[in-house]
Amino acid sequence: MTDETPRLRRIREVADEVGLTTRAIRYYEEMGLLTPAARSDGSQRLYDESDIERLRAIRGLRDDAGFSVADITRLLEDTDHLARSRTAFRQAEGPAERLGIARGGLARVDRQIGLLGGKIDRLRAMLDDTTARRARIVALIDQLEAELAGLETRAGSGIVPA
Amino acid sequence: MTDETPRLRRIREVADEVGLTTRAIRYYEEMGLLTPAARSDGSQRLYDESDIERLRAIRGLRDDAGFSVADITRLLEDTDHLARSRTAFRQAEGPAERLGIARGGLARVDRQIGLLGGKIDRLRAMLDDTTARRARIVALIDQLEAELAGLETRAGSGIVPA
DNA sequence: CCGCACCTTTACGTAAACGTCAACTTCTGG
DNA sequence: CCAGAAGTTGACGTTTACGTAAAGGTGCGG
Repeated sequence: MTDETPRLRRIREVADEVGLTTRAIRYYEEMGLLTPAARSDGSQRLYDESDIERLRAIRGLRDDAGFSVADITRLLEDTDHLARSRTAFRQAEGPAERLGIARGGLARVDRQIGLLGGKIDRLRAMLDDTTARRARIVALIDQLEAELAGLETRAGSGIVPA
Repeated sequence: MTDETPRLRRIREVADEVGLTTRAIRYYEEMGLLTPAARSDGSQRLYDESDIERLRAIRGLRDDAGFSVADITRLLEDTDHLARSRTAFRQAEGPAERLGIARGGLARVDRQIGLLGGKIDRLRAMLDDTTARRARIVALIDQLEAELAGLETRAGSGIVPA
């Protein structure tokens, strides 16, 4: 046997590790974003490693990308569909059927890429603007420093090298 | 005189041009994000070109970057501070004072750059993941197409060139 | 088998970001 | 000068994304 000790964790531990509140995790479950790998005999939620990765992804999409939970739901649905596709894929009868599944997956991934790419492009445009402004300020500072150096040299005024 | 015809617009026109609702614009005003350039004799809001640019920026920060209005407030406060700095700058007595103002501006711009850059980096990481997945799918498709071509050639089966 | 921390569901509370009347006032073309 | 379109200030409604309190079950070291 492959040495499997799945290491299931309860919600609190998961929340601390991922950086979410337990409430948020339950909320995401309510919204259909994930289902814990298992439940204990009582009915406590038990999460495995893939659940944790998924939660990390959710957190990233929320905090970094600023996507709404609705957006995230759609993005993950695509990913999930892809995962299920892989299963269906292995059981598909012939190459023709497999090709169809793969092409569907491609379309979904392309949609994700489009969304992310667009967001990045627009952010980069903003960043470029800001960077240009920065350059102008730096130029200004250089000029002022030169001006000051000139004045001080000529006046021999006291410079305190802080 | 320089031929100034400021061309002030009312809220509806502005909303349509920028892609926001009139309510949203009034809301941003309520939140202190902008003040219309003027008011008519009655008390209708009148916006000039710089207001429109500002609203465009706000929309970009909201839609593209996913920043909250609170975040945007802070970012624009920085920009505003910078603008006021320019005025103060022109009236500053000497180069030393000017240098101080410019350096303050630099710090603020750098903060903005940091925020935007961080967001872009994390988005790019996600995009890279997705792109890698896409590549794997494309490879799979190629393989399947080759497989299918082989089968069809050998069987001489009917291909319908849709 | 007991206490205590942790978990469960249920349900109401809330801040943010607007949407949507309502009751007027203001412009503007004819 | 007057009708209809557009604007103004309230003020309450709505959705999203959780927070928080209530009223119990669960799990485990001692």
